[in-house]
Amino acid sequence: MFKTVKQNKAYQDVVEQIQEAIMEGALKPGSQLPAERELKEQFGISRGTLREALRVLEQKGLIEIRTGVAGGSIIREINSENLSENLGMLIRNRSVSLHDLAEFREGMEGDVAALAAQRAAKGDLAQLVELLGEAGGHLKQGRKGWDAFIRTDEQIHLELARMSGNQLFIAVLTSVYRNIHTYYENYLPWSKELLQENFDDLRNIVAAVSEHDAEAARQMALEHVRRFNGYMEKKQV
Amino acid sequence: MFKTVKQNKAYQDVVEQIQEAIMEGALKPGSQLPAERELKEQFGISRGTLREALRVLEQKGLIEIRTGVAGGSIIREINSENLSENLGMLIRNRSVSLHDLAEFREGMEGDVAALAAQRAAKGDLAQLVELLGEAGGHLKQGRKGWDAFIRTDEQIHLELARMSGNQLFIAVLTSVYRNIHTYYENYLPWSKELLQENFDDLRNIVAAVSEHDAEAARQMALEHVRRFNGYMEKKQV
Amino acid sequence: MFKTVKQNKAYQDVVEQIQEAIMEGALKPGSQLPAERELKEQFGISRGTLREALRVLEQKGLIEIRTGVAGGSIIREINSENLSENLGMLIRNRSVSLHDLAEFREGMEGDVAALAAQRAAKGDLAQLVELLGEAGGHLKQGRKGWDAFIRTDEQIHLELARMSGNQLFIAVLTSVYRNIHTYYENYLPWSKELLQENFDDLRNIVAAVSEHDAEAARQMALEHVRRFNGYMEKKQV
Amino acid sequence: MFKTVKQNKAYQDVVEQIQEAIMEGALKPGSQLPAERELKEQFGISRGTLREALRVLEQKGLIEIRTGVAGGSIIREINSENLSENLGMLIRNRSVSLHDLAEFREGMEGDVAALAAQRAAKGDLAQLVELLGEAGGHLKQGRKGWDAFIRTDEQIHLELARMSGNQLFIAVLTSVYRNIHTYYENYLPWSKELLQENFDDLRNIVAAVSEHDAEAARQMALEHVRRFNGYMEKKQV
DNA sequence: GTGGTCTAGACCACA
DNA sequence: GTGGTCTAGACCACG
Repeated sequence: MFKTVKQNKAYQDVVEQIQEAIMEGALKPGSQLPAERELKEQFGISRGTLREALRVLEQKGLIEIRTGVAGGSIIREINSENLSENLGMLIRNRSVSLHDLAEFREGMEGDVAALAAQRAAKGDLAQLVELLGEAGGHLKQGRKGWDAFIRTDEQIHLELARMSGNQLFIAVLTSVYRNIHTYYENYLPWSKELLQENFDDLRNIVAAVSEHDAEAARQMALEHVRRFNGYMEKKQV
Repeated sequence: MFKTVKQNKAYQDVVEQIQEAIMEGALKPGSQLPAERELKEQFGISRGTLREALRVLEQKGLIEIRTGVAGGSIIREINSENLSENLGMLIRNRSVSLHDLAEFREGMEGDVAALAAQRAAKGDLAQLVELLGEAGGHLKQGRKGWDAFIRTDEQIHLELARMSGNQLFIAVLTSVYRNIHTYYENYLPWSKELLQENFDDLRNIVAAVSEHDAEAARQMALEHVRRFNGYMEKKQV
Repeated sequence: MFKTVKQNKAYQDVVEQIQEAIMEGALKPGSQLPAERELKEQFGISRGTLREALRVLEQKGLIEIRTGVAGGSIIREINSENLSENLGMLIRNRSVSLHDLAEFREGMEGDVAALAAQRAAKGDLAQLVELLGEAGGHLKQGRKGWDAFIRTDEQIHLELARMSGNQLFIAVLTSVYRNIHTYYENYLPWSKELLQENFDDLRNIVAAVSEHDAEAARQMALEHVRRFNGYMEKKQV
Repeated sequence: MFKTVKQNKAYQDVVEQIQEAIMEGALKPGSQLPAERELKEQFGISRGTLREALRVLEQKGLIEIRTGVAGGSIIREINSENLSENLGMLIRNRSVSLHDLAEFREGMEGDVAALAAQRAAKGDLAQLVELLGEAGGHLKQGRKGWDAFIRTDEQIHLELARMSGNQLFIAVLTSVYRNIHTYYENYLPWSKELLQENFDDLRNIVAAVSEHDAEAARQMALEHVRRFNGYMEKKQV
């Protein structure tokens, strides 16, 4: 199945061969690569080199290396985790400021809410309402429920992204949330009023989505994000 | 009650430590990591394990490994290459469809154009106009200028992103363009009329940006993207 | 700049999680851990690894593993048995000589006797007197009562430690006695006079404790121990 | 060398055989046990069972398991680490209170100081004086030197224990110090005056030890410890 | 190339 | 049904 590797950049060659085999569908997700000791024979390389290649593939999210009897290198379903991680690195690197992040989010949230409103299925809506209920419960617990509320808040936003059905929005927003979190926790002066306001916004967005009113949902989401960004920038000064 | 145990592999630990050092700025781009033989001492691991870690970092785009007398592991500027690569894999894998990509672009282009209109400096505008001139030139060359026109078209869009001043938009849009290219080339029934229409759109957008009319720019950009997406989807059927 | 990598073994992680749960009181003594087949699910590990973890916990004295249908891992009361065992290994390993042991005992016995004198309750004193009576009885039986006498002697000392109310003294002295025994049996030239002298010492110590005379008790105990140590060292030469 | 295991508690049997071999000196510290795959043959058990046995021995501090080509199960020098861990558990569990610990220390420190005074060699004294100098230096640095001072303080006490030449005192005191630390750091209201007082005490003790005045050293140490215990108990209320 | 780590699934003995 | 034991095979790490 695989060709013997010629010369320089041996591990790169191995990576490319396996990657190509996966991309072309010759290796299906869930199936297994041969054991390391056999692969190294097929490629005509040493085990160390092979392991470097497998590491790179693992890092790319193409394979998962498991130990044990049913272990080995298993082809993974391609997903957007890596995309999120890369975006996260860009954000954390401060080449992306909080302001950039907020500005970016403004545009996205509106689009996502609008798409969610257009495509919401009944099951999705039920899920949204349940999350909203949870959030309300956390809010009533007072200060000790704040953390849980913020987490549920985030879940609602991600659920909206999921409802948009667009993998790209999901991946990018997930990454944005994962990284905006630290800013919120450090910079935002959380207060009961703020959380309540936040909760009201969420309720409005969910209502608009339930009625499949895309433009209303977009507008609600946009205002919601814009108001929060305003709070954060004020605080940061 | 108990958490699932995550098998901490030695090389992973090394990756995280170096990555963290880079992210926190303890290691600046351009600077060099200590030699492998010293690093392995600092981490208390073997050379093989260290090399696996360095490969992963290289794959992540965080370092560049050079051979030779002045060689070693050099810290790289963080860039969006990896983001593009991941996006490319998702697209090739059909996890992200053309429709997803187009939908995503619709939202983003409008935002970017609006921001560019708000923030355009004189130098930026001159650059835009120059690019527009180039595009016009290519268009007049007839069929043999088409390729050059499409490239210039893309450059104009990226210049708008650059003018927005938002690193996140720049990184994400760059990745999107790098990958949407293949679709355009393969699926779109390029014709003289189409290119002319495209050129007119660009001129309108640049005009709106020049007048700092954010909403007009947004609207122009949105329509432009939407129309093209329409052509592509029709063709795809 | 970088830390040495600690290879985190899966079983260690499990040990720490369970130990922490016990220490924090989340798992109360007497309660039961879930069955192995369920625990392995919770931790996401194999049964073999889990069993290694349970063995370590058993060895630490934190759990007791029972077989059978109502069996399983039962949380134990934390006690000082292990402390004694470890101290015992140190002593047996000859890194602690008889002389070291004797010297150590000199300091401790005085302190313990003084504390016992200060804190003796009536019930405690009655117990002491009863033990003293037993010892006297054994002494009268002649040679065949010697062994029993020595055992009762030790019990009196441990009772004094118990009366001090200090768990640390109890644990350490228990361990010392458990391990000094071998020396006494092998090296000391037991004789009727020696036992009688020993008995008189005990009577004096008990008397001082009964009168709550801490300093007298300390002095008596110190002399008692010191004289015996003298005999032993003479013999050893 | 080892016998085949019969039936019941296979792993226990293995533990005992190896432990006995170590205790009797048949296996010297630093030497290596055969590889797992060979040991399992010798004992006639499976690898899993053998590993359970090795885990127990590792937990007991009798062997150290290393990975890699020169790896395997290596016989360890018996030390007091385990003793410290056990003591720590008893303390965290409140089986041994701070008061117990302090009371225990009172008795021991006096004895240790007296023994150190009797046996101090010139090299030992030089070492003591050097540590004292360090402590003085840390003290002059003000608040930022406090931590270093406390650590040096502890080192001086342990040096005294080492000078006593009694392994038992060394082991027990080391364990006590390792665990009393947390109390000092959390409960004691450190202040400049307190540290100065502490430093003066240390100077007096070292002076007495230098003059080989055992009783003075004992008295100084006792007062030193007692005063500190007083502060801590007052604070705790 | 050696040796430790971890896994999955199986059978046995016992309370 | 629960712990006790076994098997075989794969990765992980070292020098």
